[in-house]
Parts: sequence; structure tokens; C-alpha cells
Amino acid sequence: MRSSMKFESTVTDPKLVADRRAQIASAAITLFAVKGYYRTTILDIAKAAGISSGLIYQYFREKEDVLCFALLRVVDTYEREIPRRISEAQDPIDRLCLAVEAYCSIVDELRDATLLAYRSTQSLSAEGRKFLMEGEQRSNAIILDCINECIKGRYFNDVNGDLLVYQYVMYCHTWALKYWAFREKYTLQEYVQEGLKLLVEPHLTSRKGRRAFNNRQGDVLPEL
Amino acid sequence: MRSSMKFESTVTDPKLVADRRAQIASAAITLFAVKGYYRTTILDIAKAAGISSGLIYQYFREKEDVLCFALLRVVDTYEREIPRRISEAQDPIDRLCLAVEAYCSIVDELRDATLLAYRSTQSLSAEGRKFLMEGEQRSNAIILDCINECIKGRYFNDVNGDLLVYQYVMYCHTWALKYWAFREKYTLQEYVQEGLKLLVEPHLTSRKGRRAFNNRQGDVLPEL
DNA sequence: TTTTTATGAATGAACATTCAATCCGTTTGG
DNA sequence: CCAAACGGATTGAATGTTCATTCATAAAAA
Repeated sequence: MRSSMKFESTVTDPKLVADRRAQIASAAITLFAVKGYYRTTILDIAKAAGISSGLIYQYFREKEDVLCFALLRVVDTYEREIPRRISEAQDPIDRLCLAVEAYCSIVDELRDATLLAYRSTQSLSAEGRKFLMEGEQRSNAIILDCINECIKGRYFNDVNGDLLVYQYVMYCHTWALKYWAFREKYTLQEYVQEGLKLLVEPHLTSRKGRRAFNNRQGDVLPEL
Repeated sequence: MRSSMKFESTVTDPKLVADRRAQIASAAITLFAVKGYYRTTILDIAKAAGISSGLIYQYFREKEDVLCFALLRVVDTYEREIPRRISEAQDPIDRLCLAVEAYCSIVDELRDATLLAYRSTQSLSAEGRKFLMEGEQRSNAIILDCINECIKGRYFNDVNGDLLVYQYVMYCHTWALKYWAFREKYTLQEYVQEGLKLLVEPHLTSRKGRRAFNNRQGDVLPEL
């Protein structure tokens, strides 16, 4: 299930609508990220997108809809991409690690938008917020499934899965939130590797879990 | 070192200045948290504080200064309270756990303001942002010291301290960021306990570390 | 030609900031 | 002991600017 929120448009051609909205949203996200939502004017967005200010109102009902549209695309991307990227693997540990990797790399690609989600959710209508939270919950559920599979298959010791999900998700988000601190110290790859060491490794069962974890990387952990 | 940013006031009596600023900031934080910074007008703040709109300008140069003042009080609180609360303990594990507990409970008390810091840093001037980041770095350094003591004293296995600090800090912040999800599931106490299990326990050395960790709580971990 | 898409100047509401006027406690001079 | 003057603190209406949004018009497509 993908977010199904509807946005109004006076323009009829669906392809044109999709393209223009993407064009507008992309310009808007950059500006919102740099100047913030309220400091960014419709005229700013129009200029950055290379269109007139009035045209934006042919594709969105109001300024807030531009924000909402942009943020929903982010959670949609999580929901679409993470399952796609873990579908290759069978092994639960593999799938969990791939999910974290995928999440981090999407955050990296959509760093501006991820930040924006933290900063600007409040500027959304109750309805927009609801859709956003539901999307977030759905992508959390994907990770939770991975964790539960690890526990069920005895790759993981028994842990509080609900809370661990948030650890993983926040770890991924933190790449965007604290990018100013991390960019100097780590590449994204290193960050992900360290994250797995920190957040996956400690919960592995001493035999089955460690074996599976070792299998997927260069560096080898001793079985305890 | 505490944040030393100066704010202008036309009022001379220092006690009055401190009181009025606290009064204004407190009203402002609540409103900012509920409606957001830009949606909150100076008149809103004045009404909530029970004073006239003009008076705010006797204590702050501009609206942004109210925000900045409020946010700096938060990081100042971390810097003041965490060292105070860990000073009772000698044992490195104790100190680390106390630091996390203290951090979480400050976040809980200042939940609105903590959220605000994530949402509104961007609305600050470059100078305000700088002060805020420096304060954040200083309180991170307090936690990092605790971690390094644990490693040096062989209570912790060797871990990436820099990254672990962010795990701890983000765990504490997450209490505010995801309060809407956690409030139904955990009390603050439970949240902290689970956090220690998740983020401290896995890094304990099997003897010395576990022994110290067990000493401080009711529930007993077996030494491996 | 008719319909759809695009433009950008005009409108009007919202709001930060200012400032002339007021309030009120304290000091001064009779 | 009282009254007048003083000055810091406070008020809130007035100001000017900044946009979101609209709409009459133009361009392009069908």
C-alpha cells in the first residue's frame, strides 16, 4: 500500500501533471532545505523551477500541498525501494542488513527531504501529517519484520523488536540529521558498516547468528 | 563553559530582565511547539505571557532572539545538569548510565523545547546556530568521556566511541521525537531501562563490565 | 477556432516592529 | 508630610512590508 493522498490540479494531461509536480517539488525541496519552508516564497520556487508563480497553482491547491507532496514522495520511496532491495536475499540476517543499507542510501540520496520531514511536519495539515505518519509506520514495519525473522530463526537473541526498529531507523535518519558532523569522519559505506557492528552484531546469537553475519562480509567475527 | 551569547535589553534591572525573559521564553516555547515558530505571532506570545506585544521588544531585539534564547537554555540545561547528576558516582558504568538517565529525564522535562531544536534551528541566524551546535558538542563530550572511561577501565569492549555517543544522544532525543509512538508503550523509566539494555549491555566486557552493570540494578545478568 | 496551459501584475490579509502616550514607584523640594 | 517632577517600565494602535493567492490576458496546442 502506497500513500493515496490526492492533490488537485486544473491541468488534465496526467503525464504533464506528474512531470510538472516533480519539477516543482524538486525545486521546492532544495529551497525548503536551504531557507526553510516559510522563508521560501512561491516566487522562489517558481524561479528555481523555471516557471511562473501562477503556474504552481495549476498543479497544487496551495503552498502547503507542495510541501506535503514532497514529503510523501520520501516515505513512498522507502516503501518502494527497501522491499525491492531486500527481495534478492533469503537469509534473515542478510535481509536485515540489506534493509539498513537500503534505508541509509535512500536517506543519503534524499538527505534534504529527510531533514525537511523532521523540520516541517508541523507545517502540514492534520491530514497530511496522518498520511506521513502512516507511511513512516509502514516502512518501520518492513524493518520490524526483518528483525522478527532474525529472532524467530534464532539468529538474534531475544530483544525488544519495537524499540530496536527505532534504533535502526534513527540510525539511518541520523545520517541526514547529523551530516554536518559525520561528513568529515565517514563515507556512507563506512557509516553503514559501523552501524551494523553497533546495532546488529551485539544481538547475534553466538553460533548461527554470527555465522550468518560473517558470511556476508569480508571481516570475520570469531564465534564465541 | 556555558553558552555566552548576549541578548539586548533596554531594561536595566537584571533581575527583572531575567524574570521577564524566562516568562516570555516559557510562553513562546509552548506556542512554538504547538503551532510552530512562524505561525506563532508576537501577539500570541505576549498574550500567553500576559504582557503587551511591545514589551517583548524591551527584552529581545527581535522575534528570532526569543527562539534563540529558548533553545540555548535547553543546551545549557544539559551542560549543567548532566555533570551534576553523574558527579555522585565513581564507577564508570554507573556514571555512563546516570548520564543517559539524566539526559533522558531532561529531554522529558523539556520535551517541547527539544522538539523545537530539531524543527527550528534553521530559523536561527548563523550565529545562533553556531552557539547551539557548540553547546550540543559540549554535552556530547560529557557522554563521550563516560564512554571512554568505560573503555579505558575495561568495562567496555573496544567500540567506536564517537559513533556510540550519537547513539546514546539520539536515543535520548528520540524520546521527544517519537513521543507520540512511545507514550502508549513505555513510561520514561521503562524507556531508559530498555535503552541501557540495548545500548550499554551489548558492549560490556563479559566479567568486569557485567559485574558493574549488575551491581547497579535489580535484574541480574549472568556473566558469560 | 476552441481548448488547454502559462504568465505575472494586482490584491489584500497577516504580522513584525516602532513609538507616542501612559502608568506608577521613587525622589526631591517646599 | 505633601505635592510635584522624574524616569524606567509598559501599553497597544499605527506603519510598512512581505507574501500567498487570484485573475485577466497571452501563448500554444488541438
